[in-house]
Amino acid sequence: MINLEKKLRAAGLRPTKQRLLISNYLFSGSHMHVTADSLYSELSKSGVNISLATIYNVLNIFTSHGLLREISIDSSRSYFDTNTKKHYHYYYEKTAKLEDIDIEKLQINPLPEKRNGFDVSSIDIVIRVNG
Amino acid sequence: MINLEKKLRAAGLRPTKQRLLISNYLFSGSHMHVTADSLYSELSKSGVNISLATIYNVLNIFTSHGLLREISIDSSRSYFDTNTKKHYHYYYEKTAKLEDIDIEKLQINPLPEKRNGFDVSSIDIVIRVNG
DNA sequence: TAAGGTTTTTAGAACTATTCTAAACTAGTT
DNA sequence: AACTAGTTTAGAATAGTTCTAAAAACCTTA
Repeated sequence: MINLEKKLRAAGLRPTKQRLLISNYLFSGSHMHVTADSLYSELSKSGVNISLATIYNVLNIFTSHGLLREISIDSSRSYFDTNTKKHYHYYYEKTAKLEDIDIEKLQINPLPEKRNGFDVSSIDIVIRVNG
Repeated sequence: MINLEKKLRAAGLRPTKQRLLISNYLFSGSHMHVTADSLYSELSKSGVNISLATIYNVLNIFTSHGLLREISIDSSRSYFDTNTKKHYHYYYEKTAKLEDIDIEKLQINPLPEKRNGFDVSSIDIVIRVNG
C-alpha cells in the first residue's frame, strides 16, 4: 500500500485514509469499471465504511487528476474506469457491464484531430451488445 | 402537418395534439438534437404550452417507436436526435452542442457484429472537441 | 353524434443520482 | 504541540426524470 501513497502524491493528492482505502480497492488488481454506488457497496461489504459523499468526492478528484476516466454510457449513472489509457468499450445491455477494447483492435479512418479549429479531446466509442 | 399525422400513425402512435405540436417542431426542418429541457423551453417560447411530463413522455415514446434516437453524451442529461439513421457525433464541450458525422466519413475496422455470442445493437461514437 | 372504453395529458408528488453545506476531523508544516 | 489548509461527514439541497391518479382527448361502434 506504500506504492498507493506514492501514486496519490504523484497525482498531487494527499494520501488520506479514505483515498488509500479506495485506491487499494481500485488499483491493486486488474482494471475495473465502477459506479459510485457499486464502489460504495463493495467497500461496505468488506467492512470499509466511507460516506457516499466522500466516494463521489474521491471519484471526481481522481478523475480530474488523471487516475480515473469517466465514461458516459447511460444518462442514469456515471461509470469510472481505472484504465486511463486510450481505449474503447463494449457495453452489455442486460448486465450493464463494461469491457475494454484495446485501441489497436479497432481502427478508425481517418482519425480526427481537429474539427472547426478545435482540438479533439477524446474519442469515445461504445459498442452495445444485447447480452 | 397532415404528413406528420401519417408519420405518427405509421409508427403506431396516436396523433394527439401534443404529439403533433412536438413533431412539428422536431420533424419539419432539418435534423436536430434536443434535450427535454431545450424542447420544453423552445416550445414555450413560441407559445406552445405542453407539460414537462408530456415532453418526457413523448420523447421516450418517440424513441421506443423509432422516431428518435437517444444519445448518451453526458450523465447529467439525455439528448435526443431526430436523425435515426446510423451516424456518429461531434460534441462541443463548451457549448454542449452536437453535430452529426455521416457514417461514411468514419471507417471502423473491423466493424464488429458480434461479441461473446451477443449481437451488436449499436455503435456509438462521440468525438469530443474543446470548443 | 353520442356513448363507451382506452389512451394520453397534466400538475404535482416522488424518486434517484449527485452536489452542496458547514461542522468536525486530519494531514502536513512550523 | 500548535496551526493552517485540506478532507470527511451527515444530512440538506438540487437537477433530471418518472410516477400517480384524475381529467381530458381520441377512436370505435352504434
